[in-house]
Amino acid sequence: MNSTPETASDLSSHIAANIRDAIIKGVLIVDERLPSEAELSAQFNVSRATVREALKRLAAQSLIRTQRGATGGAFVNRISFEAAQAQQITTSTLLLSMNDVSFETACEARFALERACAPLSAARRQDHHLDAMQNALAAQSAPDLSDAGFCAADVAFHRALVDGACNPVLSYQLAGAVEAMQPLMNMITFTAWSRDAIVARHRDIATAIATRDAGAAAQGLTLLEEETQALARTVFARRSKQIDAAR
Amino acid sequence: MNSTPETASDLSSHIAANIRDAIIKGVLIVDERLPSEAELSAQFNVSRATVREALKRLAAQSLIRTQRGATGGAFVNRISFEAAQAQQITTSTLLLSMNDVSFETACEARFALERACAPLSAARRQDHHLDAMQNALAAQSAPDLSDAGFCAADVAFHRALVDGACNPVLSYQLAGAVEAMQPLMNMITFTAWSRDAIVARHRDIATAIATRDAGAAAQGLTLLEEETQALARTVFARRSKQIDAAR
DNA sequence: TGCAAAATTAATGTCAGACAATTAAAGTTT
DNA sequence: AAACTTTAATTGTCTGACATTAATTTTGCA
Repeated sequence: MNSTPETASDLSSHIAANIRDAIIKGVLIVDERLPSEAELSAQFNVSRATVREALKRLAAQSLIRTQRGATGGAFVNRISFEAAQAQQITTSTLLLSMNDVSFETACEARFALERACAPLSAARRQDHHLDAMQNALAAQSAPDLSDAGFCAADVAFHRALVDGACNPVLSYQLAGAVEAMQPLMNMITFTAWSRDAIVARHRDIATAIATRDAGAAAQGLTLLEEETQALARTVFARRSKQIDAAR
Repeated sequence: MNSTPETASDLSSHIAANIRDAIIKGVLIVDERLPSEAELSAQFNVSRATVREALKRLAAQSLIRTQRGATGGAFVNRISFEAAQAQQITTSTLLLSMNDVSFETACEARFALERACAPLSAARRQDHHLDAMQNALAAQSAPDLSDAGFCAADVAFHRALVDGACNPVLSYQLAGAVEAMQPLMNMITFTAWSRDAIVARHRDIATAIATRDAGAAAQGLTLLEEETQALARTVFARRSKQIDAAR
């Protein structure tokens, strides 16, 4: 029910939690203006500085926006899919990088979720989704592309696949899973051979989506997952062997 | 690459973005202590109040934690799955409630994602996952349960199903999708008949997971989705008819 | 009268300095 | 050696001031 435990004893987090709950419960509705900082400090019986710290906390979560000037103030923000996605990506990325989640686990999650999108994407994809996939494929096939560039194009391909489902909630949820993998993928050095293999799988998947063949798309993703996992295993094994040799 | 556009012209968001990027890029590592507020205010050439607002922004995203006292300060926080989940749930919930996402769209996304977990859950679920599902089932079968209670038990059931996949990344990603549906589900009044139907589907799914039958679990979820969607349609249709009649 | 410029006003943004509260570490006493 | 006291560093909070912004009102002039 309550958003964050927020057992902290400082006043500003307490006030932030208070206002946040009001927004979540619908007591404060979208675009409604909050009382001014001076009024809030009177209401909560704290200084304006403390109120401001609370408001900044809420602003950091995109729950409110502030406007200066005579008719300004803090307003309840309508969270956009875009803003929510950006936040989700940041959080997911840090979550993976800070908690030494294994490549295997993250990869499994990502492909499981993508397979969930495949049938919907095959059914509903528009031409521009196909175009985006083809563009990503073309980018990945460029001969002198850096590993980071290859991964970026990979993300673009998979996001197009997900967006093809034409379900904004799905796109939002998947954004974190797909984007957060990028730093992990960047740890891999892609040989020309492995790039070709990945691009070939991508081509199969793109064709399956284009021909609205849900089964083939799902199968293509499964194969791609297996190859990616195998590739990661060999890369990491080789690397740890080098470390062993060095000591 | 950059977490949030953060085009805002105020100093505190600028400073927050600066530190945030340092954390994301790994310049500041987990548990590292940031300079004190006084030092930061000197570095950025702003007042301590402004630095504090920036730090509160970061704290709101669980990027840092603060400690008082002699050896205190602000420390880079290791984001826990728990904290990340809580944030994701808040964001997802608000996103759905503020952007009048249709029940159909949200429901579709949720079940698509859950079906992605089903095979893994069937393969890996432990006994305690089965127990949790059975407990949720028992709760849902209680005769004098409120609609809200029914929905809460529903969430518990589905989270147990997801957790059965034994993939923390998957659990984290799904938490938002499952929990954020609850307010939408709460808009539905469940008749005794519809409750029975849902519980029956749940029972099938639980059995499928218990017997490690991935196909049956996925099919059970598909049936449950269809019934849930049909139920929502009738409820909303009846409600709008009442509104028509009232005017 | 009509309109542009100026003043007013209400709000957030920033600053400076002070004090309170907390906590670890150093010092002191028994 | 152990218990207590002091000290120092740091965050938390308060106060009051001024800067900046932007809508509104007033004023002045054509």
